[in-house]
Amino acid sequence: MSLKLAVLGLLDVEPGSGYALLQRFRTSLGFFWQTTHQQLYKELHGLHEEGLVDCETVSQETRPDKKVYSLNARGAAELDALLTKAATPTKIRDPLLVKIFCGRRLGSDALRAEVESHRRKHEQTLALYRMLHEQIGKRPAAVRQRYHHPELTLRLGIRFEEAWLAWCEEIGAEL
Amino acid sequence: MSLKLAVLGLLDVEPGSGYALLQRFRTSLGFFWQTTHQQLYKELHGLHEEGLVDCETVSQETRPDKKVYSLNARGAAELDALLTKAATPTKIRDPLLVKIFCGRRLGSDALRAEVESHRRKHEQTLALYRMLHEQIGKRPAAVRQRYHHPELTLRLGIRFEEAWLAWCEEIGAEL
DNA sequence: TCGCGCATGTAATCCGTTACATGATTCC
DNA sequence: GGAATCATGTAACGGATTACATGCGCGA
Repeated sequence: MSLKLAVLGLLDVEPGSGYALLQRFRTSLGFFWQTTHQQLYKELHGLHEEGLVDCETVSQETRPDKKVYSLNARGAAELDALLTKAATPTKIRDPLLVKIFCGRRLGSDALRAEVESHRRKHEQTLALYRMLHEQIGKRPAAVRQRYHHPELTLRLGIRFEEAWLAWCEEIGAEL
Repeated sequence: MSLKLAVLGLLDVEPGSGYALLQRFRTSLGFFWQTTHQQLYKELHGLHEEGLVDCETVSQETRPDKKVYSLNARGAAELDALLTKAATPTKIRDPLLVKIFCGRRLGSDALRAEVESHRRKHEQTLALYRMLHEQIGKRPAAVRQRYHHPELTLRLGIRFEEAWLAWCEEIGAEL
């Protein structure tokens, strides 16, 4: 259900083609949710069939035709309905935890190496998030206002990556 | 793939029926991964068909018959193979983030209420994890040694819940 | 000429969730 | 009498992943 919400939410901000939506997704919601172009296109077909979005085919000269989707009144109502339904917290669901949990059989060296590799990835992600966060901070207040909600999610992302990093360092030293 | 790893890992520690495995799962790996009895039973059937686990039907007098599964040599080899393959980090994937991201339409009051409700749940989860962690700390060193890997995962759980809590408090105050 | 970006899709498979189903025993 | 525990499953559906597929234009 969250992908549906995500797509409606993106269209609420601005109409766009599947391709364009995917670009926006990757650099925003995509940090915390994931999808592929296949799934996105399917979702858009579904939303169109349900009558929640309008679709207009736009011919382009030097580029392939594109289908520009936009939120209509029914879609906006559906978005509001989805936003009203309470979300339940989910589990971490990171395969690394399952591995470590079952890691008795694996030697300390192998575990340490894997933890170190994760540490590096989380370090990179943290750097990226911090950079994005700084960039938002530099914008004029009016623009910042528009990015307020995304910025809130980014802050959780930062806290999580910090938690990952600290944990990787702690247990890497211990293994 | 992680459920397969989880089941093999649980059987590596001790054989058991699907029902027994589910109990153990719920109070250990289940904090970070989730499953249902349906999925577990299906996985066990699959593993048995693949020849990775042995299965013995045990009749009981006052209880229904049960099937006790145990890891065999091929299963142990498969477990080692899975443990060797690198795990890639995953996204947070919590629906609350998608909601907040798209939350412009929802009023501050509704958002604040939802964040507060999540805060309470994470508070409870944190309390539970801390209690479990303390209990492990009280055990004699020999026992603690056996729970070392699970304990490492629990520590990440604690850090995550702390991050959630701090974030909920921060943005709750701001909304 | 090779690869990248634009733009869209089908198909197969797997994983996860929800609903439905049974039936004995034990405890309140 | 009713609920919880033990113990196992089938079926339907939906969401996610992976592979396969097409075709033009542009820059190195």
